[in-house]
Amino acid sequence: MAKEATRSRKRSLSPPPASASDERSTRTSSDSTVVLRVKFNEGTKRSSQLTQSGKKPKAKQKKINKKLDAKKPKKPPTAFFFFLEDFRKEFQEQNPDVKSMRDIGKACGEKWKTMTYEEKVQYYDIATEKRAEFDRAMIEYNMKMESGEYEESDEESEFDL
DNA sequence: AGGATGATTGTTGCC
DNA sequence: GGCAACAATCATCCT
Repeated sequence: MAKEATRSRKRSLSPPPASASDERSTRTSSDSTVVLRVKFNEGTKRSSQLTQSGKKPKAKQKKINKKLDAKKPKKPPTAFFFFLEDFRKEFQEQNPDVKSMRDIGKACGEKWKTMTYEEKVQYYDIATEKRAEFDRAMIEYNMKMESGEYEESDEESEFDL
C-alpha cells in the first residue's frame, strides 16, 4: 500500500521509467556544484588492462582493494548489492547449508531479474543516495588533496619515525 | 595459515 | 555507444 509514496524522491537511475516524470534538470549549473570529480582508480589501471586485450582479468579486485582502502572513498555498492544484503539474510535462513556468496549471488541475480521495477526502484533509490553521498565524499577528499593533507604520498608522510 | 578467487549486477568513465 | 573494471561478501581453494 502506498509503496510509491514511501519513496517519492526517486532520481531515476537506470531502471525503465514506467511513469517517471521526474525532472532532475532543476539543478543546473546554477547550483555552482563544482565538478571536482576526481578519477582515482576507475580509469587508471584500466589502461593497463586494456592493453591486455586477450586475457580475462576476472581476478584482481581483492588485492587491489587492499591497497585502496587508504582514505579514498571507494565505489558505493549498487542497487543490486543492497538487495544482496537483504536477500542474503533470507537466503541463509532458508538455505543454512549454502553460505557462500557465489551460490547466493546466482540465486539473487536470478530473482533480481524476476523482480519488477517497483520492487527494484527501492534499491535503486538507496543506491542513488549512496552515490550522492559518495560524490560528496569525493569532493571533500579532493578538498583535502588540495589542502595538502594526503598530497600524493601514499606511504607514510614521515620518512623516518 | 593466509592470500586469492569465484559469482551476482550495477555504475561509472574514458575512447 | 560500448566495454572494462571495480563495488561487497564469504566459503572454499590453492600455495
